[in-house]
Amino acid sequence: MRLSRFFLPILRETPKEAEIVSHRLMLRAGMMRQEAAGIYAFLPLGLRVLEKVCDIVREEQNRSGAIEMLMPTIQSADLWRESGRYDVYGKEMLRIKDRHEREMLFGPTNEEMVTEIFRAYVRSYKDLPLNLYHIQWKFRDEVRPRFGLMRGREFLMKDAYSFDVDQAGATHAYNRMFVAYLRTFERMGLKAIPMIADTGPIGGNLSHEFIILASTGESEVYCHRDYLDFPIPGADVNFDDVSALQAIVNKWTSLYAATSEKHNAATFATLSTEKQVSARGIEVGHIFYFGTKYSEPMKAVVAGPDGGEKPVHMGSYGIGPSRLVAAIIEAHHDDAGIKWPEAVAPFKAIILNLKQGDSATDRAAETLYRELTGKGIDVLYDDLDARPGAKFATADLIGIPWQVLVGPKGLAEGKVEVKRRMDGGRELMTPADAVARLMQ
RNA sequence: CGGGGCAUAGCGCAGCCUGGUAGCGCAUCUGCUUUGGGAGCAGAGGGUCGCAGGUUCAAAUCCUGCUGCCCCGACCA
Repeated sequence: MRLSRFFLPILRETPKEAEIVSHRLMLRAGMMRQEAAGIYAFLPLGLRVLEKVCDIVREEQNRSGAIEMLMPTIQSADLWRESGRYDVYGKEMLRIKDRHEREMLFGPTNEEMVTEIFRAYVRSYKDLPLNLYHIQWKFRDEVRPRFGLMRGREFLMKDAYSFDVDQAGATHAYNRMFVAYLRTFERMGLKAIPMIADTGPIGGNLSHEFIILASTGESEVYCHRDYLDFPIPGADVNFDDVSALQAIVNKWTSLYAATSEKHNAATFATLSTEKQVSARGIEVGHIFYFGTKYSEPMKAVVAGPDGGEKPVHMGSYGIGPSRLVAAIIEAHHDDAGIKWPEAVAPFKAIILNLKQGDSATDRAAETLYRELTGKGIDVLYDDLDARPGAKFATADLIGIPWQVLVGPKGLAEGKVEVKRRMDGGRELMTPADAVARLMQ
C-alpha cells in the first residue's frame, strides 16, 4: 500500500478528550474516530488491526471445536421476555421500536437468540456437544462510556455458546474455551491471567475473567506471581482429550487469582510477599458456565439415551476484539507511539523513502516495495514528499513492526537500514538482505 | 445517576470578567529554498463563535432554556 493512496489521518496534537494512552494513540494514529459518546468509526488502519485480532480469535475458536455463525444485531423483545431478562436488564439495553411499533432491541449479548436457534433444530443428545460462536457488534448503553474503545457503548464481541447433555460435558466445553483463550491472548502478545470472577447479569456459578495487567486497567486484581511465567498450551493441544484439558485448567487455577469483587484479603495474605501481585487489570475475556438458566425457561431440551427430555447445560464465552485493540496498545507502546506485535500489526513493514524525488532513492524504494509486495509481505510504502523527521515520527506513531529506511546516506554503500520498532534495534544491510529478513 | 467542567477554523487554544471590524500556534493550499529525527522564507484560503430565545443602538462576550462532549465517583465484553 502506498501511503500517498492510503487514508491515514495522523493527528499531530493530542485531542484533549483522550485520557489514557491507547485512546490517545488510536486517535493520533488515525485508527478511529469518535462519532458519539462511546461509539467509534474504525478508520482503515484501525480496521486492519481489528481484523487481525478477529482472525486470531477465529482461528483459536475453530481449533477448539467451536463453529462460527452470525446472528443479527437487532433482536425481538419477545425472546428476552421468555428468559425473563427483558425487565431485568435495565437501562443498559437499547430498546427500539420498528415501524409497526414492535418492540426490538440492539443486542447486548445473545444467549436468548442462540438458545432459540438451538431448540428449533436440536432434539437429541447425539447432536451434542455443540459450541456456536459469532463475532458481532454489541450495544450496551453504559452510563458513562470512557477510555475510548476500552469502555465504549458499541463494541465488537466474540461470543460463543456451548450446549452439552450434562454438567460433565459442559465442564469440558468450559475447559476448551479456557485453553483456547490462553492461546488467543498469548498470540496477540498479551499475558492474560484467568481469575475467579463475578458472574453478573449473565448468571451461573462458574466463571473466569481473563485479565491482562496494565496500569490503566479498570479494576484492582490480585494474583500469584508465578502465573506470569506459566507456559501456554501449544497449537498441538488435543481439545478432545478431556483429562489433558482438565489438567491444564487445574494448573491455571491452582494459584490465587481474583478480581476485587472476589478478592479474599486473608487468603491473599498467606502468599509470600514476593509472590503477591496486586495490580490493575483489563478484562479481555470472560467465560461462564450457567447450566440450565436459559435452557429451562426457554425449553431447550434434548432426548437422552433413555428417551427422556432434559434441558441442556450451557455456557457462554466472550472476548472483546475492539477492546483488545486498545488493550494491546496499553501493553505495547512508548513515548513515540504504538509498538504492534507482529501478529496484529496493520502492516508488517513500512518503507520510508527519505528523499522522495531523488531518482536513485526513488528507484531503490520502489524496487524494494515491489519486491516485498510480490512476495506477499504486507508493506506500507511512505512515498510522500515529506521530511525524514516527519516520516520517522509517523512510522513510530503507527507502530509498524519493521521500518526500512531508504535514503541517500545508506544507498551510497548500497545499503538500507532496517529498524525494529519493538526494541529500536537497527541494522544496515543490502536491500536483498532486508527482503530476506522480512521473509523470516 | 450524583458532582464538576468544556463547547470559538481540521487539531490545540486566547478573546468573555469590563458588549463595539473574531485572533494565535500547528495543520491545509501556492511559490522558492531545503531533505537521515516533526525545516525556512513569502503569500493564500478556511468561522452562521454548539442550538434557541431574551436584554441592548450593538452579543463570542450579559441573562434564560436546551443539546452535545469530557472528567471524578456508584455500575460493566
